[in-house]
Amino acid sequence: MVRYHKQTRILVAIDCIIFGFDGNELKLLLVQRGLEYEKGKWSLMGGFIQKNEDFNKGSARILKELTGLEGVYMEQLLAFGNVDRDPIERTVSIAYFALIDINKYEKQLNTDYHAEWFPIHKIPKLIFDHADMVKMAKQKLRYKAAFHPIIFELLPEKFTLPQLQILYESIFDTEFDKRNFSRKLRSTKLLIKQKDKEKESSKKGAYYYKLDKKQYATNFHAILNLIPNPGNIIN
Amino acid sequence: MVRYHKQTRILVAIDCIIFGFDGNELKLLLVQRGLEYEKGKWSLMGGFIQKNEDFNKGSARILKELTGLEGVYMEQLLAFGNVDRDPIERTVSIAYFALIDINKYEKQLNTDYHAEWFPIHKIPKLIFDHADMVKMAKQKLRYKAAFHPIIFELLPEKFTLPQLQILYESIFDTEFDKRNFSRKLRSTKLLIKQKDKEKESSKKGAYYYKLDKKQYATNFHAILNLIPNPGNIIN
DNA sequence: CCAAAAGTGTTCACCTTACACCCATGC
DNA sequence: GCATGGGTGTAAGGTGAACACTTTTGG
Repeated sequence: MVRYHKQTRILVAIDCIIFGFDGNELKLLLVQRGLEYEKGKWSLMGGFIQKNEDFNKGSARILKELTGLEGVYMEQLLAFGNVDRDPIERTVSIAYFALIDINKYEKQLNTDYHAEWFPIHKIPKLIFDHADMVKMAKQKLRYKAAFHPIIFELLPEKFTLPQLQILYESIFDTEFDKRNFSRKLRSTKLLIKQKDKEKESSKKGAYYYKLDKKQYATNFHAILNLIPNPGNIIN
Repeated sequence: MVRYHKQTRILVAIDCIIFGFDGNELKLLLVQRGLEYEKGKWSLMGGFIQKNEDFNKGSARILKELTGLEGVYMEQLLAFGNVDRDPIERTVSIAYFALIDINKYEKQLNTDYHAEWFPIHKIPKLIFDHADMVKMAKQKLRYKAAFHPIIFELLPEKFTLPQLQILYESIFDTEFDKRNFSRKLRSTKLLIKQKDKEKESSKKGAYYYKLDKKQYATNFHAILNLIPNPGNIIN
């Protein structure tokens, strides 16, 4: 096979920023680094791209290996290429972000893997440039969530409007008027009201909703307007 | 120096999707590939990342080498990593997109380099996955342009409202009402009306405007609303 | 009966759109 | 004087934000 001569070949890694929601708070999934150097420090889920593996395959493999999760929503964030980002050897990293419903995988994670959920405001010190990655991922999540119904990837099958609002508030670090929020959400036609209520967190109980998956699929790229005054909130 | 063992090292390239505007039409800058295999075919500006070069340095160097351009607005688009995207040897490519004012560099380009501008609707067949890159770049340009004043990067120092409108229409493949368009633009406070007129393209002449650079710098991330019914237009 | 959270409607200001005519000039 | 493109205003409907009270029920 012909090859390009005199060119530098570089390690290519994938790092996954995994956001989760447990009904109360936005969280981030981290692992303790297994490789030498900074071993034991907190890190994003990462791994090297293999010989015959493209990015999608690679990111799915890494997620599976480190967390057991499959079929999760993932999207490429950005490639990070600073020369010294990994002090051991130059490594270019393709950052992916993922959104998952924490409860769905809780047990599996806690028992089989050494991954841990951290509240988004209490992230420990991370290795390399992972803090930059997280920062960018938060920004991108905000941006997308302001215009697209991407957030539903974080929700369990059944959820309440107060939970949904808490999620949005936790992403945008601000508070919304619940009357307007509820009206906006209802007007998207993405939600199907259930007959039963969630009664853990209040005496009156809040109606469960389900996502209308058909509507969601067709409206995934639609531009919604769920956030008041987006210009003030998004960078 | 310690290194990671048993991992695949891969060529990392940068490819630049360069959009330009000449006052009439949105265009794309292409070169004829200089390397063997598909030599002579049309291609984006690309090159391999070098040993001690990060992405920003690399993209700037490649742009400079192939076009002579410097100080151009560039932004990372996405990393492309399909295993067979370069049939010679596996190469991961970090795609960047750039926006430039064609007239500013026209002479330089035509004489010194073998780059050529193609109208966005008349792009020739491109090598590798460059057509995918262009498609994604167009999408991203639309998306950003719908909400942010990024488009001004494509404009000469002095420009007219009709030119600006043509640019937007050429990006969004649609037509806008000039009264509303003009009002929206003026309401952004980004424009400074000049005393002189452009008289090439009409008898009456159209007033020149300049960008208020201070406003532009502070409002670069602001969310504007320049496009009517964005939900119908953007994917 | 009281505390705590859920649920719901209205008004007003502003923004967005649709739409048509006059202006300036070169030929 | 006429053809060509530039420039402007208004009215109507729709959207988005602000705002407060009633309901339910567990204790």
